[in-house]
This record gives sequence, C-alpha cells and structure tokens, in this order.
Amino acid sequence: MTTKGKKILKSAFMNISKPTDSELEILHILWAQGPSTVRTVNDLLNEQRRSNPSAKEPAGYTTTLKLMQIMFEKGLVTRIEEGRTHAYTATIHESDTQGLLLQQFVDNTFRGSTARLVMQALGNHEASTEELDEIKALIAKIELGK
Amino acid sequence: MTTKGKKILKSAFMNISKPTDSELEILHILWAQGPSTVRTVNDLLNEQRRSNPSAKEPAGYTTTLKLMQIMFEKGLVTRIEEGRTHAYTATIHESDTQGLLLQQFVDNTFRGSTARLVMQALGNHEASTEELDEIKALIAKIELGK
DNA sequence: CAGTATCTACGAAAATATTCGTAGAAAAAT
DNA sequence: ATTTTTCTACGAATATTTTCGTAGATACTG
Repeated sequence: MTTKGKKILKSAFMNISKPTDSELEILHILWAQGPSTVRTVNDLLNEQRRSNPSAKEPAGYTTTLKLMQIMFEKGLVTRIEEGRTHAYTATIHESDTQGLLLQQFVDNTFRGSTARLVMQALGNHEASTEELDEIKALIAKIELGK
Repeated sequence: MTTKGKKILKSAFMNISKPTDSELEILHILWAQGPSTVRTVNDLLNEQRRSNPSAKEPAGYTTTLKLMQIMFEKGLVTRIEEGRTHAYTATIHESDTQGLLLQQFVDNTFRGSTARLVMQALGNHEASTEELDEIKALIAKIELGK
C-alpha cells in the first residue's frame, strides 16, 4: 500500500490518515474531555446528536466502539487499559488537525483562496461584535509582523 | 426515503444533495469553463491532478462520464445535447455551494465557531496585504450594518 | 466502404465508511 | 451464587463513493 493519493495529516505525527466525519466527531469529544471511555464518548456523542436536528441518528454503543477501535488501528488515538475498560486519548492536536483539514477544504472548495474563504465566512455567518474584534486584533498583529 | 440526516443544499435550488469531493472537482471545472463536454472536463481534471502531487490519480474517461451522469440524476448539473455529445452546466452557483459547504465544515471541524475558523485561516496562511485590507474593509462594512 | 475513434448508457466491481449483532469475559446487583 | 449488566473483540451487513469494462450507436479517416 502506497500513500499516493491518500490524504495525510502531517502534524507532529507523520502518516496519520485524515479522519472521516464520524471520526472527527469523536475527536472533538476527546479533545474537549481528555481521556475518555467508549461509554462516555458514546453518551456525549448521542447527546449532541439529539440536540442537533440536522445531525445523524444516535449511534449504538458497539458502533462507537468499533469506530474507536478503527481509530486506534489508524493511530488517531491511543488507549490505556483501566481495569476492564479502555481510556482513549487523541494522538493529534486539535489545532493541527483543524489547520490541515482547513488547508484541504480551502483547496477543494475555494481553490486555495483563503481570502475568499474568510470573506464567505464573515459575509454569510452572523459574526458577533466580539468575534469581529478578535479578528481585527489578529489582523493588526499580522500586519505588525510584516 | 426521508431526508433526515442527509445533508442538503438549500440554495435557490431545494433538495439538491451535497456534492461529494469528486463531484466538487467537476463543479469547479464547470464553474470556471461554463458548459462543457465530458471530454473537456475529463481532460482538465486530469491536467489538474497531474500537476498536483497530492491529488488523486487521473481518472478514466468513463469514470468522469459516469460521475457526471450521476450528477445529472441528482440535479447538480443540467445538460443539452449537441449533436452526439452532451454539454453539461452546473445548476448551483459557486458561492451558494461554497457557503453551504463552509457552514458544514465550520460545524464539523470548528464546532460552529466562525471566528476560530477565520483565526486559523489567517494565522496559518500567509495572507497578503491586499487580502488583509479586503477583509478589514468587509469587517468595517459589517459593523456599519449592525 | 471498411476500419478506427469517440460518444452515451449501464452494470457491476472495488474501495471506503458506517452500522450493528453476537460471543465471551469481567464486574455489579440481587 | 446466580442473574444481569457492561465491557471488548470481531465478523459481517449496509450504505456510499469511486472506478472501470463492455456494448451499441454515431462520426471520422483513409
């Protein structure tokens, strides 16, 4: 098996394949919670899904278990045994992952134009005053560094 | 079949399902070129892929044909017969599609926080002075409207 | 005209992602 | 101590996406 054509996360960790949408849902929970059991992840996952009408149907326990086992095989998570259960931890950092997914998304959807992405994001979405201030501050900081 | 859990593009056009990655590649070509034949799309597609080392392998002609036929069935494109061949046209607008894909992407990857998306985008990517100015202008405009 | 190239349509294989049932071990509950 | 619950492991069914081979029609070439 070659890696040609595969999408690869090149964070501090090499050769970790891009997480699927389902995997990303789980990663978000692990990032927010820290090391968690399958039970915890499954409960939180379904809680989120139930409170979001456009989300997928709640997942069965073994579905989440299987996904996390696959993520373990892929190297997306590690796990340690705690008695009978396993505590899972994400091996990749949230911002690394977001950065690389963003890069791919900009390439795929905006043909690489970050500016157009930002315009679209700010234009469509109702950004709060606080968000806008944060962004302005960031721009100022970037301009200083130029 | 219900639409529950399906991802739906609600642009001016209702009930059009979200394009897959491959479909998006084709849409980009149609958006850039206007009405095009399968042959044209396939040629341009493979040209792009060959010049991008992290892209997928070039696609066979019937692969692209089949994809475009499926897109036609889904309503993502229309087509008119031109002699023996078909000229395909995207039915959805680029900015509508980008907006809705972006919404999903922000939800999936940034848990809905547009601000964090923008921060990540500006932070990682080398934005040009012109881009930054454009963005500042946009922010000013949004703030005026508040 | 005969042969070759090019097109559509279509079925189905291959690759990938998602879901769940079942089995067996360990813990908890009664 | 027996029953019930809660784990992991694992195989396999489903669903989705991507790829391609083949067949038949039409256009092009020599």
